[in-house]
Amino acid sequence: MMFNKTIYDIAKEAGVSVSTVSRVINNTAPVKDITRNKVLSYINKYQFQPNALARSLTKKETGMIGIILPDITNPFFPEVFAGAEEEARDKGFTFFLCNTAGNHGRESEYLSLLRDKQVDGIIFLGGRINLTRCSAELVKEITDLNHKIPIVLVNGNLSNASCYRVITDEFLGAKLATQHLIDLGHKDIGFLGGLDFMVPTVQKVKGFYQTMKDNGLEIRKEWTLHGEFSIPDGRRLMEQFLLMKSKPTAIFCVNDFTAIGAIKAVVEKGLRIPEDIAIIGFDDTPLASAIIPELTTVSQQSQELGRTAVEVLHKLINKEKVKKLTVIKPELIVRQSTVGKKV
Amino acid sequence: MMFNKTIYDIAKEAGVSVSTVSRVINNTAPVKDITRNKVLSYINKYQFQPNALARSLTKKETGMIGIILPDITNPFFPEVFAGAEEEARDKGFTFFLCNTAGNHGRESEYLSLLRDKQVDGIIFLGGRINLTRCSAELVKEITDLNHKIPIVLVNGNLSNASCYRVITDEFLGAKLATQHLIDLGHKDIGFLGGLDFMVPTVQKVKGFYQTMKDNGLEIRKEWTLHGEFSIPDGRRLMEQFLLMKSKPTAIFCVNDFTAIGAIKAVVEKGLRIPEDIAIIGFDDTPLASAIIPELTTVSQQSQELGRTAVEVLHKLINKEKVKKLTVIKPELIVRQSTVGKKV
DNA sequence: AAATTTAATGAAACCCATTTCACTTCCGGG
DNA sequence: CCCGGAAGTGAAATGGGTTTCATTAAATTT
Repeated sequence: MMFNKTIYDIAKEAGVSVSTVSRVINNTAPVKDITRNKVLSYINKYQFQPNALARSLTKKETGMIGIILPDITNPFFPEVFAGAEEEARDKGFTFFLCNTAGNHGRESEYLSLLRDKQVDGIIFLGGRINLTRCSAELVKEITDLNHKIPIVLVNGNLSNASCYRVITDEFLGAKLATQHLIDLGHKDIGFLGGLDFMVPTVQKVKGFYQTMKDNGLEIRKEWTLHGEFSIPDGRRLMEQFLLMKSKPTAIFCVNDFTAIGAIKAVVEKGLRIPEDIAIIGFDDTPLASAIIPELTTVSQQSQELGRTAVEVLHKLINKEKVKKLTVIKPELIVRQSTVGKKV
Repeated sequence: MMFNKTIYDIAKEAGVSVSTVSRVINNTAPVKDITRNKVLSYINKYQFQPNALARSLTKKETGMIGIILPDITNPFFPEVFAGAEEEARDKGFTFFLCNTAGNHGRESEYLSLLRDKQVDGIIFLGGRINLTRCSAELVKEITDLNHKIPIVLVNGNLSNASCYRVITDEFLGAKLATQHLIDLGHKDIGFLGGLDFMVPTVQKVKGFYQTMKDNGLEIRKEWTLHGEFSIPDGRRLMEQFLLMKSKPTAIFCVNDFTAIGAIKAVVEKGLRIPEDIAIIGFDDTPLASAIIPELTTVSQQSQELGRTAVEVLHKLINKEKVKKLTVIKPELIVRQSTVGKKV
């Protein structure tokens, strides 16, 4: 089998210097047409591709960016990734996908690995950066690394790390969701799911309470039930709601997963959605439109989030000026689980 | 800010040669304890990490593997990826994720890119390798590349490319699904979805027909409706079934997406699942257990598929002997959409 | 005690590109 | 016809490691 040729081989065969070959490839200086064609013919003959490692080594840029996320099997993240990739492709970047599978320790491992691989930048989603009180260690780790590599935090807290961030306005999203329920006539609204030490939960609860207050409605703390962000926990918590003597007529779920769990609990109990209980989710994952009834939810604009993160990162890499904080506006997606008919 | 140190800096500060530092880092030759400690202390002091590009350049291995897949937002693929990553982590590999977003042209682009980046191996899923008649071009492209880089095809056809392959036995899966329906007493079974020029479709139809025949049941070709692999197409095709004067009592759907679309159509029509119509899917994506009724389906063992692909690739990279073809056994997952109660 | 190994280390080559610097030609302007 | 600048090219340095080869010091063998 023919082995990989190097630029030296091409140069020798074409009877020119390596610099000339390099110039032909990168169009970095004028080369006589005759020379260029001769070189090109050998490049084509051998299907020569310059070794990206060697190039990166000298150019000090790799065209690789790392993306760290907590769970690729949670459909929210592939959406973000898809958006990010769409944007990155045009700009000539490739992604290392680092899935921590919920394991916080791996965040540090991957951070270190990415540094080692000399990525041009890092996009960091979820995980520890979502804790309301993130460890000083992590802040230090990220800050230190950020002195060497541009980092963009997506939907992360960690404001004290003074990283660049792209976030969806979950507070606003929660307001949209709550107001929607209120506009439909609901006065007794519960909040379901989400760990209370995670920023996404806290922000939503805040927006929820705020909107209730703004509408002069009573906030009943016993109607805020926390838990994991999973389907089983959504179901479990909904069952708790259903056991209450006095129960809400609408439930605002921290995400689509819990909302689906909640729907299951309601349906099993033989109650109707939304007639007996209205349910609203958050994220607008593909699941939301797959379930029956289709789920009213708040779109985080996940693809947009990914695209924007890459945009910001790209500017950072080019040392252009960017805002420290970019906020994406969420959007209410009304479906059957609150209004009962297809919209 | 402190700039990235090189192995030369460490050597100079520690008063030894670069070779010695390299030996300390890689444990590739004995080094006196005193020397080692001195070197290590400087490595720690500066948090020195050797530049992976430089290392890869000489060692001719990068620890990177590329994975090309057609649609990361289709929940099947993240599952495969998660399995692959789990296995790859231990072995010290990192992934380039190349999402072609259904765009066949990008497959070639990414193939070329990955070669350029000097990945140690490539895992290729879906897309053009799933066409019943894949272009001679692609075969040539893959074959050529495969002479330089190990490639593993997952669930791909392309047997004529003489690549190493890992596949789920979709034929067997289809038999399991069909037999399940037959065992439940169904005699009138339809097949829904999937493009008829894609291998996953063809294999399933084959298994379906075979099982019907083996059970002495009639195969009615007009009950095999083809289309995309999407939710909307599932719904559309199911609506067609529902309009027939004589219609099946059970539907075998090409994948979970179409099954969900089918369920929607059935529910909208006011029919019950599985009492009026039983539905079975394929893939066992997370969607399957999210939907109501929960979907009976055939698990492709997606995580296992990913893990195995990496295993095979790893052996290829190490030039160990591997079977050309590894077959993963699918598994029937019985849920509510065929038997009507939680299992 | 002499002859061999083995341990421990450094110098230099190598991996494969890019880029600076220097040099030769060729061109148009004065 | 001479001069300055652009075109066109090559030699060599550079990037940051690994590895071979050579050398010396220490440990074994005989």
